[in-house]
Amino acid sequence: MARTPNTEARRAEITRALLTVIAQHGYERATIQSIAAQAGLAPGLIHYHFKSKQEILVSLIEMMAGVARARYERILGDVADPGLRLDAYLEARLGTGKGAAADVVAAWVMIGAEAVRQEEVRVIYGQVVSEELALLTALLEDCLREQQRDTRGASTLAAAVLAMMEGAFQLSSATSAVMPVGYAAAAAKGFVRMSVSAAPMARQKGRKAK
Amino acid sequence: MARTPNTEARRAEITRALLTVIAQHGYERATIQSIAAQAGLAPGLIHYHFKSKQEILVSLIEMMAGVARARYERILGDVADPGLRLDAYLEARLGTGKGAAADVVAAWVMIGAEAVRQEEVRVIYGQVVSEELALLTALLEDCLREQQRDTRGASTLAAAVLAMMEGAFQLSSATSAVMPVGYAAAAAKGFVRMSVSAAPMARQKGRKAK
Amino acid sequence: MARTPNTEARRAEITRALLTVIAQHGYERATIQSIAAQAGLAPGLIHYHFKSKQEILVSLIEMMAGVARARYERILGDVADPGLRLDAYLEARLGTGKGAAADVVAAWVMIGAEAVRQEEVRVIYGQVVSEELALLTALLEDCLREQQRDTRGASTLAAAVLAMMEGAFQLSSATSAVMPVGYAAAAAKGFVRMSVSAAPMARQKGRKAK
Amino acid sequence: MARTPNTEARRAEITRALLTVIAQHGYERATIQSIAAQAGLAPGLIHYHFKSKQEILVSLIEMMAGVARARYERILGDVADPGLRLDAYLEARLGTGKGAAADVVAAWVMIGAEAVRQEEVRVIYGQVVSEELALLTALLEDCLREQQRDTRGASTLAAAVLAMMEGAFQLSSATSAVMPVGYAAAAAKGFVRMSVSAAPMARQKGRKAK
DNA sequence: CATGAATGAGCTTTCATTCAT
DNA sequence: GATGAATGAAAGCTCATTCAT
Repeated sequence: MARTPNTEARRAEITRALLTVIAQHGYERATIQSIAAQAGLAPGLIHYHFKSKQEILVSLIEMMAGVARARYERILGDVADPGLRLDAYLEARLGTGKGAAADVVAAWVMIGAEAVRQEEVRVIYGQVVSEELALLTALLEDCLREQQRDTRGASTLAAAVLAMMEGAFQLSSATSAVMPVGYAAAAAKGFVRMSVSAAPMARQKGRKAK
Repeated sequence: MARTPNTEARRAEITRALLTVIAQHGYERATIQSIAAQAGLAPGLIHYHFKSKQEILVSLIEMMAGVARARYERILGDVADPGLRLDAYLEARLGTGKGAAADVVAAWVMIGAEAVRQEEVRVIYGQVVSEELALLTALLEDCLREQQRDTRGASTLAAAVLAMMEGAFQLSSATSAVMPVGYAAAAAKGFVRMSVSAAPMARQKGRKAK
Repeated sequence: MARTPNTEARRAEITRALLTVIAQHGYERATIQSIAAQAGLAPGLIHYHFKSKQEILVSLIEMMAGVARARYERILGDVADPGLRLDAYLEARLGTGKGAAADVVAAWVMIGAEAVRQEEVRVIYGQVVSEELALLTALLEDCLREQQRDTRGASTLAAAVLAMMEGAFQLSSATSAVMPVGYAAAAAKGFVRMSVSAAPMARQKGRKAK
Repeated sequence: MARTPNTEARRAEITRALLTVIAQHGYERATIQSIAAQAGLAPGLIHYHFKSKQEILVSLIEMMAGVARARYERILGDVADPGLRLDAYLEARLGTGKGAAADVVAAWVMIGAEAVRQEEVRVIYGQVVSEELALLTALLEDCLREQQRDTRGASTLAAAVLAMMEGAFQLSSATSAVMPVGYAAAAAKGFVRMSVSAAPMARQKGRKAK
C-alpha cells in the first residue's frame, strides 16, 4: 500500500552525479541544477534527499573513503609479502589503471581545495587522510620489521609518500602533458624501497622500540 | 594637472589583496568587494585596473612565479656545490620558513584547484610548473653529473620531487595536525640523495646521451 | 474490505496540528511537512483530506469558533445574573486559565494577521468577530436592562471590550514581560461595570429602544 | 570626483516601500521584488543597501517608532492640561485622522504578528510597546495627580488602554464594516475618564505615593 | 583616476501540490 | 486510505560588471 522508500539509492545517484560534476567544475560551480541534470533528476528532488549542497559533498567524501577502503581490503587480502603488499597499494593508487578514474582523481583534488576553506570539509578530509596515513604507516612498518629494521621512521616516511601521491593527483589533474607519464608509481616504489633499505637496523636484543 | 600614473602600483596592491583573500576563501568566494576591502580601495576601482576578476588571478600567478624565480636566483647564486644548491632549494620551498607564508601556500593550492577547471588558468599554471620542473631537473642533473652518473632519470626524479612538494602544500593547507611536522623538507632531501646515489654511472667515454 | 471512513477524525487531527504549528511559526511558515509531522501523519495524506493548505486554515478558524461557542454556552448556562454572566465571560476569555492555552491565543493572533491580507480568511474571521460582538452586545444589554438603563450604547461598548480583548491577546503573544500580569480581565470588568453605571436611564414608559 | 553617497535616502525609500507592501501582503509575502517595484528600484539594489530582508523590517519598526515619538512631542507640547493632553494623545492614535494612515495601521498589525514568531522582531517590538506604555502611564499619572488621586494604578490602566488601542488597530485592519465606526477613540477617552474618577484619593497628609 | 551606487543573472533553498505505488 | 517520492515555481541573497558623478 505504501510507497517503497528509495532514498538510499537516490542519495547514491546524486552523490555519484556530484562526483562527475565536481571533477569538471569544482564544488562552487557544481550547481544543484547541474547535479540534477547529471543524475537525470528534477532539481527540486536534490533537496528532498539532501538537506544542503554541503551534505552531498560530505556524502561524496564518505563514499570515496568507503570505496578506497574496500578496494584496499581486497587488494591487500591477496598478498602476503610486505614488500609486495606495499607495491600493490602504490600501484592501485598511482598506477596506470588510474586513467579510468580520472574524474575520481580530479574530484578528490577539488575536495582537497574545498577542505582548505571549509571547516566541516576539512574535518572529514582530515579523517580520511589520517586513515590513509595509518594504513600506509602500517604497511611500511611491516616492511621494516621484516628486515629487522627500526620502525620509528615509518610515519614520517608514510607522510612523505602520501604527499607524493596527493601531489601527483594534483599535477595530473591540473596540467596536461607537463609531467612525464607514469612517473609517480615508479618513483614512489623506488622511494619506499630505498628508504626501507636505508633505515637503521633495530637494536639486536631489544624488544620492539615502543 | 598631469597625474602620476599609478596603475602598476595599484595592480600590485590588488593582486596582493587577491592572494590574501584567495588563501582564505578560494577564488570563487574571493569577491571583488572583499578584494577591494583587503586592498583598502573602492570596489569600482578594481575594474578600472583589471578587465575582469580572472585577469587578477592571472596577474597573481605571474607575480608568484616571479617572486619564486627571484628568490631562487638569489639563493642559488650564493652556493656553488650542486648538492648544497639542491638542499638550499628544497629548504627554501619546504623548510620551516614556510610558516610565515602559509597564505602564499594556501593561495597556491587554491590556484592549483582552479587550474583543474579553467583552461586559461591551467595553461599559465602549467607554464609555471614546467619552469619549476626544468629548474629542478637542472639542479638534479648537476648533482648527477658531479658524481659521473647518468642524467637521464633526472626529469622523472624531478617530477616526483615536485609532486611531493605540491602534495605537502596541499596537506599542510587542508589538514590540521594530521601530518608530522617538518617531514617534507627532510624527506625530499633524503629522497633526492638516495636517488642520486642509486643512479647508474654514466658510460665512461660516451658523449652525452642523446 | 470496507474501510471505516475516518476522514472527520483525520481532519480534526490535522486541524489541531495546524493550530500548534501556526502558533509557533505563523501561517506562511506552517509547512505541510511540519503540519504532518505534528499530526504524526505522512505528508501526502494532508492533501487527501484537504484540498489546500488554505482549507485547513478555514477549518481551524471554524473549529476555534465552535469551541468558543460551546464553552460559552456551558459557562453562561450556569449563571443567571446578568452581571455575573458578563464577569464569567470575561474571566473565561481573559482570565488566568489562559496560560494553559497560550498556543490557542497565539494561533488566533496569527489568524488575525492572515485576515488582513486574505479576502477569504477575512470573511470568516469577520463572521467570528461578528458573532462574538453580538454575544457580548447581548450580555451588555442584559446588564443595562436590569438596571433600567438605555441599551443603545451596548454595541459600541461591546466593540471596545472586544478590542481590548484582542489587543490583550496580541500583546501577550508578542511581548514578554512588558505588560503587567493579569491586567486585562480586571480592567475589562472594571470598564464594563463603570460604563454600565454611567449609562443613561432608559425612558420610563418607552418600549425597548430598537 | 567621487560619487555622493545616497544610502540614507535609499534606505528610507526602501523602508517606506516595505511599509506599503507589508500593509497589503504581510511580511512573508512582501518579496524583495515587490518592495523594489514599489520603490521603483532594481531588485538587486535592495541587498546593496540592506544586508537582509529582516534588516528592512527592523528599519521600518524604528522608523515608525521615531515618527510616533516626533508626533507626540509635537502634540503634547501644545497642551498643558493633563486631561486634554491625554485626550489629544488618544485622538492622535485612534481618531479619525487614522483613515489617512490605514496602511500604517495595517503594517503595524503585521509587525505585531511577526513579533510573535521572530525573536529579533519581538525584542524591538517590545521596546516600542514599552516606550508607549511608559508614555501613557506618565500621562495618566499626571491626570491622577491633578485630582489628588493615588497614582499606583496608572500602569495597569495604561496597559489596558494600550491593549484597547492595539486591538482596535487589529480589528479595523482585519474586518470590514463589522465594527462600529469611530468607537475606539470615544471609548478609550470614556474609559480613562471614568477610571481616573474612580481612582482612590491619595492619602491626605502623605507625600506623593512612591 | 576614484567613488560607490546600480544592474540583472544566477545561485541555493523552500514548499504547496501531485502522483505512482 | 496511506505513503513518500517527485515536481517546478518562487523566494532571498550574492556578485561580477557597469556607469554616472
